[in-house]
Amino acid sequence: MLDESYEPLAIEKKWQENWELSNKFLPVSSDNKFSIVIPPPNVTGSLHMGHALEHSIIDVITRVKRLKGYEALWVPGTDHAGIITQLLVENELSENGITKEDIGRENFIEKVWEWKEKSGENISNQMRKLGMSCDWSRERFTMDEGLSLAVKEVFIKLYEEGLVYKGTRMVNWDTALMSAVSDLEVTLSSEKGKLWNIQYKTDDSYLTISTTRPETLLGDSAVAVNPNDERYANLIGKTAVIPLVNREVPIIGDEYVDPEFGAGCVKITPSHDFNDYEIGKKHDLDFIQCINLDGTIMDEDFIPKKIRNKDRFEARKLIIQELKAINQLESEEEYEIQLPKGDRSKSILEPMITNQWFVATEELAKKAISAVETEEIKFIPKNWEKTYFEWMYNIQDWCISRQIWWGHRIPAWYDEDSNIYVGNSEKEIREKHKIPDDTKLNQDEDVLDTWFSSALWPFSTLGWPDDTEDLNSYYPTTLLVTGFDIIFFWVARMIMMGIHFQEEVPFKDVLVHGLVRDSKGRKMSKSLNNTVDPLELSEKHGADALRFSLIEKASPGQDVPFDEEWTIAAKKFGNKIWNAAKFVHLYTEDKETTDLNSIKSPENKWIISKYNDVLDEFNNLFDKYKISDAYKLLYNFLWSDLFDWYFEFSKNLIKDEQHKLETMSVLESVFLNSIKILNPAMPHITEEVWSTFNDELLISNSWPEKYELENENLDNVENLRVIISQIRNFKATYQIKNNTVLKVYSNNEVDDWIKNQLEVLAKVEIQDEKLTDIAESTFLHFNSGDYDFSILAEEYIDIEVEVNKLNNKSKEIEKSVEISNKRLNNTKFMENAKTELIDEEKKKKEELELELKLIHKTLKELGN
RNA sequence: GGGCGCUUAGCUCAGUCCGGCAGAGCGCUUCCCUUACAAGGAAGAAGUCACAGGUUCAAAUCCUGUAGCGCCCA
Repeated sequence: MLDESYEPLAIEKKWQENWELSNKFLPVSSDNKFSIVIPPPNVTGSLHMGHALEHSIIDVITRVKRLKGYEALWVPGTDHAGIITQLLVENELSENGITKEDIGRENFIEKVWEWKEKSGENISNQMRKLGMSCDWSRERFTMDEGLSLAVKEVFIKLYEEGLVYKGTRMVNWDTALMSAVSDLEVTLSSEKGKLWNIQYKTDDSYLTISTTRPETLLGDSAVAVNPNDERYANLIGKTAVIPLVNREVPIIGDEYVDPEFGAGCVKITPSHDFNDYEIGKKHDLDFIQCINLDGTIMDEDFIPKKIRNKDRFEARKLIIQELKAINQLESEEEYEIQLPKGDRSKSILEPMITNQWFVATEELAKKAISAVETEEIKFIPKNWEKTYFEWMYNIQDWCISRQIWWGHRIPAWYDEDSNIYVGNSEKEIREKHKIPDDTKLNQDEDVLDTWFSSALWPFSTLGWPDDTEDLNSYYPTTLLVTGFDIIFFWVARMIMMGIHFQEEVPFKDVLVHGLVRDSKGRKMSKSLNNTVDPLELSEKHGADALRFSLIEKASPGQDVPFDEEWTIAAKKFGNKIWNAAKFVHLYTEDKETTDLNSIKSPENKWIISKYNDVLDEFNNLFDKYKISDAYKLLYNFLWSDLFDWYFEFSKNLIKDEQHKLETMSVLESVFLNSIKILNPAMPHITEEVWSTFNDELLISNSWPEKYELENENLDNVENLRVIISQIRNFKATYQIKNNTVLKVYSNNEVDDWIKNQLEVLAKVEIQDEKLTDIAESTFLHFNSGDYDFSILAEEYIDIEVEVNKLNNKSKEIEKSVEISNKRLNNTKFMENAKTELIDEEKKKKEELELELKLIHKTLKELGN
């Protein structure tokens, strides 16, 4: 039996342990497969609301598929988050005054692994607390042996195919991390800066160039103007002298220069600016580096001594001072600049020409584009395809090398002549290339971008490069659930790698969810102090409540402005379920099994028919990934149709020996089948409730089927509901005490069941006398469909108020009738509209007119 | 500059693909501790569907444009 009150925490822990220990999250063999991989959270993280949303969506889908008899697999895991994890461990070391260089690469990696063993389980444990039904036995980590093998294999193959190459390019360089970062890991931040106008000497006078980064003039190798700019046309081909370094450089013409920017004349620094880099290559300019990898100015003879070794921003100040001193700073103005910052370090990035590894993406992207074009992969909602295409059509080669220690070390070795050998190990390379032992080989110091390993996730987690059973059974995966913010980072790259290495897409559907925001729609951030901790919420209100509140609110692709009120409301829903279960137990004691296919009473047929409709519609919505709509539908069915209406009906039916048995069966059956549908969203409470009715676990049960029910008209129950509401409304309007029993007359014969329900639920007493027997009185009517009940008006009401009310209502109905008439008299409507629509319109009009007639009759009887 | 999204009840959002009298939850008002549930029940009020045109018998929904807000890419 169930406890008196609903206490989520105790039951949640119990079932989480039970499910996991009894291996309920493992796939159970079936011809229908459903597989999904988790977007791996980073191993240093802790669960935030975005995860809670994403995981709730994944879990509800996985659990539904499991109940529907699919062989359902959800693979969990984390990624190694190269940069963040390295920084984290470095910081721990630095508390003891140790740097990673002090202990060396191998020992440092050892430390990181120690940290991982100690704290890397954080996210997984948090997921368990929210009841996520992942197959923990298949949990993966991107640095695992198997996944590392996959990374190596992919790198080597791509290299052999010429799709991975090493090249000297301009990349985004993080001077704090001392590493390259990918284009995608750059955030442009708009900030207040300055625009300096500096005079460069030409043959006979001075030329004003505008720049936001004066310190880079040390590396200038040209000055550029727009060739169409008449002001400067005559200067092209001449030279200018860079101040402070006194270098004579050409003045070139290039369309790239915006004549509107500053003075319309810019300096070109090919070694420290992306645009200038392109111009430098185009015009064959000198590439002069003036900034070190750590962001300090180089210690070179051509640079004024004062400025050498200074930080780039310190150098900027000095250069401005110097320019002022020699009178070549014309002016400075306020200017809004776009600063590129590293996503991880938040430091200002420096474009830097370095030697890096790249993935050539063009070829890979082509197939990945076509997979989405042909709808082999579908985005939901569909419009995210555009974002995907937009990026894929303009894709750049992907810089995958990182100058850090924690990650997959690049499997490339160099001999003393800088020849590159790529392979699984030094030994293998020596054998393959017949390199003698006395030739020294050094492995590349760099590691691969974390996203490189994440891109392999859908197949590396299933055991590839081994030809495993899992890979054969579960690849391609069915679905990917993820946020739109990583479509570029991750989804696109998985598609490219999946197609290339498995010759099959990694997943068929991509369900894109929005961002969880605060209740005012602002992004959650630590600086705004508006973050919500899902674990805290779950401890306060229960994991079921948190899950349900997120699922209920998340429409595909839409942001979710979260409010704790929702979770509180969802907990109340859990409480309602709890009490409903108690009710069902109370009313179904001594139940005997009945054949549910031969139900007789209309109320029972009605709830079964409603249930069937809800199940159909739920399945329909769910298949379209309208999960939130599906659960809202179930919520309303449970609370309103089942608990409010049917439970009340059933009380009366059970009192009657004739209907008792069938009603007990219907009550229990419909309740338990509804609980099944709710289970994937609120697994714990439904399992607990289920366990008080059944010995077998709900999680291993199966998805409900529709009841067999002859297709018959159940309008009479609906009409009964309308009449009950009308009478309750009447009582409320005239403030007649609820327990006052109204005397009600009917002109027609009333079925016993109607009489019974109406008398109890509306607190009335149906009189044996017929209306016609009581002449000369004023009546009020309650009517719906074929039913027409009346009361003696003067016994209960203020006639004037009622007349007003009826007049207003009559006007409203007249308006509706008018609209109907207009339509039905409109020949074009009659010609164009579907016949069903016309019939519907006619029926509606008839009903309205009948109602109107009754109102007029009542008004007449009331003396108007 | 290019692209995408949003604007519907006091609040948060469905509904728009595929046109047919405007929906939900929360909040609000009134009444009720009636034997599952006051974490509850009953009843109720509440909307120029951002704006302006157009198409149509019929537009929140389709088309064109405008405004405000937000996001992504350069």
